[in-house]
Amino acid sequence: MSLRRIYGRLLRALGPQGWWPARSPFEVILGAVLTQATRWHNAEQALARLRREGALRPRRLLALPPGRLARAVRPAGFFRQKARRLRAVTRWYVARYGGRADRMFRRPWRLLREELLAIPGIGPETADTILLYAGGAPVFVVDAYTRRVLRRHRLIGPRATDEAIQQTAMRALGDDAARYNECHALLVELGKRFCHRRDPVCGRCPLGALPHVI
DNA sequence: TGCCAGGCCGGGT
DNA sequence: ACCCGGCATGGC
Repeated sequence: MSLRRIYGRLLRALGPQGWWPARSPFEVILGAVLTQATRWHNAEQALARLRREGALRPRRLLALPPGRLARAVRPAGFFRQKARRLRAVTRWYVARYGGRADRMFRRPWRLLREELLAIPGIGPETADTILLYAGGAPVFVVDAYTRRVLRRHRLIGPRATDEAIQQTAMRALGDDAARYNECHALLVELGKRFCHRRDPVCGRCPLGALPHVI
């Protein structure tokens, strides 16, 4: 089954996800860091505490004393690292683009990707998430769920690199940011609900319960 | 009760 | 070019 077909089935089975769950581009940036290797539920708690600190705006976040920022993001786990990472990406956002998404996304996304990857704590997935979900850039996001689902359905080989997976997905889906957005969101939703790490078979999976390699 | 979650980094082969 | 341990909380 092609990714295009998987996408169609998921859309029908799960409905449009309407991602990213955030009120502003800056919130997407914060959420992308906070959810690194962490359940969204935990990241959300951290975001709620940042909101109470008034730190959902770039300059307000930078004005927060480091210890206080770390305490606020504690529910997201890895909180000392994540506090530093949030500070780093926010410093960049303010210094380079005045903390404004409209200025940031006036630049070509390939350039932005390089800039993001140069920030400590921002790797490929976090960068691509920001580009796609904060700026609507046509980049497909590869994450743990994407790898697992595509691998279990044999759309990629066991040794495929994330770059290769990304190319494969983008070729299969065409140059369409809205579709990358929905497709990735659907894969995550599918993964969360039906396709966990140690499941030998996808039970009740909308794509069909097929035996797969773990 | 362990096990795991929408990664990234630094140090080791 | 990989592989690994560290980072940490909260839910099932």
